[in-house]
Amino acid sequence: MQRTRFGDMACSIARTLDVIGEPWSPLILRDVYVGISRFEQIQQDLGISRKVLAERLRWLVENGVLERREYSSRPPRHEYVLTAKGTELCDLLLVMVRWGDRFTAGEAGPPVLYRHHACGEISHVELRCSVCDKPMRATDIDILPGPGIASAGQTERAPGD
Amino acid sequence: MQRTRFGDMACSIARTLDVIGEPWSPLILRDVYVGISRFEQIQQDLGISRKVLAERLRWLVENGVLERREYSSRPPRHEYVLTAKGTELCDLLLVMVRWGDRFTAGEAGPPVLYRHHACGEISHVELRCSVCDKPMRATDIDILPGPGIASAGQTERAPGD
DNA sequence: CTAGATTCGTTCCCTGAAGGAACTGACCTT
DNA sequence: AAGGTCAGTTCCTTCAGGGAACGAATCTAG
Repeated sequence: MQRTRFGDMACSIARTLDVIGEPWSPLILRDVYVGISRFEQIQQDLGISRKVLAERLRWLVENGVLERREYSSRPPRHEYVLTAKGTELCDLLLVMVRWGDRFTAGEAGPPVLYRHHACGEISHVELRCSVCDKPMRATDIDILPGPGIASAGQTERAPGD
Repeated sequence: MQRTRFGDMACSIARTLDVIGEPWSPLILRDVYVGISRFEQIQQDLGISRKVLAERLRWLVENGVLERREYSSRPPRHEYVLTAKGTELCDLLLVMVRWGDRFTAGEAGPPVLYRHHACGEISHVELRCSVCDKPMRATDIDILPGPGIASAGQTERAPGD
């Protein structure tokens, strides 16, 4: 975790980073998303320190991204599953994949392909405007102050959610 | 920078994180995107350590996300501007904003609003399939192995790009 | 011409986060 | 009872981040 807290800034980027901006967190999210959901599995898949993995999982559960679920009580066994909030966060992973595929994959090509259920084709994500459905990229928008502009430090984080 | 290098993993998420996954990097990108482009300006806007800011800027330039441009030579003054690669990376910021607005903004509402040039409306980004234009979320896809699946450690990073 | 002011960093020290390995504890299998 | 599996916790060392001071190059005021 970085020393400077991002969660109190009046910026949705900073507040998102506060939740999944720490090293390893997005990769943990990816693992849970693709079905690697148990502590031991994640640790081996990523090669992450067990200490850091335990910290990250606890933080993601506290922030409502993951849920710690007991799938066996007699030998007490747990798995981590995505909440609705966490599933929405996976959108971010898809956009990371797209950028990484384009600019870091090299000649070998993308390591993973995505087939869209609706059309059955191998494809990738594009950003569209929620109002007019046309492409909406960073260069296509004006930035205006919003209602929460002055609320730095006022948004409470409920540890249970 | 995290100690474990992500750049050599056969995963586009990890390789994207290698470029902008370090603490502060996405916020630096945001600042440059909104026009806060000089060292001093960024440092004051974010409250980041000058040492870390210098490291991050150097890394982003090495990786072709930013360009260090001299805008005055007599007093030697520099600014950082987005490359095409860096501009595409800003897509990621828009998706972060969307998630942060929905799940961390609270009652105060989003701190910033986005007006789409094409339609003139306040809106936000949605993820669509590049083939069929229908919504494409994390739950709408199957994951298949791609050509670069076995290329861990083989992708060269050219420091000049 | 010396004294600030501005911009863009670099150097220093201190704290704290990450890596890695060993350890714990609950339960199951043989 | 001996060993295996799972899910962490504890400990130590190293390295990255925070913060402040310093440096260099150039303009501006007096």
